Amino acid sequence: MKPLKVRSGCPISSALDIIGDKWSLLIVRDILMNGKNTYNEFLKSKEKIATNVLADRLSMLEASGILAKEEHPESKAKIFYRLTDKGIDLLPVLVELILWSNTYLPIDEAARPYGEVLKRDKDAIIKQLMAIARKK
Amino acid sequence: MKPLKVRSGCPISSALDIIGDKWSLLIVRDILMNGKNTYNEFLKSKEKIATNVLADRLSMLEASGILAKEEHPESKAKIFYRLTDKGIDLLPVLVELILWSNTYLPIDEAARPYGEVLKRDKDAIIKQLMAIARKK
DNA sequence: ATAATCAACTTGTTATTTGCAAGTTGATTT
DNA sequence: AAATCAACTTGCAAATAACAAGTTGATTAT
Repeated sequence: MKPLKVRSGCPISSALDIIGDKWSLLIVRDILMNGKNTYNEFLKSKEKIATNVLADRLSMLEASGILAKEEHPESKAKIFYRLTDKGIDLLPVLVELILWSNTYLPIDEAARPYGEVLKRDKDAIIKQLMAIARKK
Repeated sequence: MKPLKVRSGCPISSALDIIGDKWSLLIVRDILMNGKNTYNEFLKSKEKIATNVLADRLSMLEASGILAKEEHPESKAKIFYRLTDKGIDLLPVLVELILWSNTYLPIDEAARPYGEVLKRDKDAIIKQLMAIARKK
């Protein structure tokens, strides 16, 4: 597989080397905030990721320790993708992206109230979502 | 120019449509945290962005209202790239990326202490850096 | 038990984006 | 007036993404 090129020792640059693309954080979002855990569930998301790109991102995220494959509790045909702590700890990044979008972008109106709630209670909600993610 | 494809109304997805690549946030970083403001200064960064990609990202970031071109105070040959409020408000995203990298990635040792300080005093430091950014 | 379907991929092909080298144009310095 | 600088643009090969189709090992339906 590809050897993940590190461009510099800068923490921001190094983070972007791993999750700096249009798809990786959407997979993390789907697991963390949308209760998805399988290949087909990820495929069904509104953004319509291509199958080969999904397969590639899943293996990249696994290789970098953000998620891990497990056997699915309900079927041997399925694979259960679970976030590691490293993956769960990306939640604050997602939250800041949501807050920024809520302020500056023309997002779904239905999504706005959640952003407002987040704005008021950021730390508590992050804590809560992380606790839920770790239990599952 | 290209018409910025919006994949869905999800706030995370919409944010990634704009800044979800390996370079855009590094330009924001350079302005916000490294005191850079010109094309050549961005080119000199450790990550070695290609000239055509830099030109493309600058025009994308300008088109999406994250930065604005101004005349340079010292020379008519230079262009002064300044972050808008929309750009400055990406700082919390950068900060969370730094914190995540500090915990999980093998970054420059010299950068670690700053991450530790950030961890303790996140909100205050963000406020301070934003104030500085707005003054300039 | 056999066929059809499902889940997770892989493969091939085309379109788009990136990386790299070189060239252009309008200041500015020598 | 010539060389240099700053901000780009252009051309081209290489890498990545999008799209369509095919493969393989479960599972479900007949």
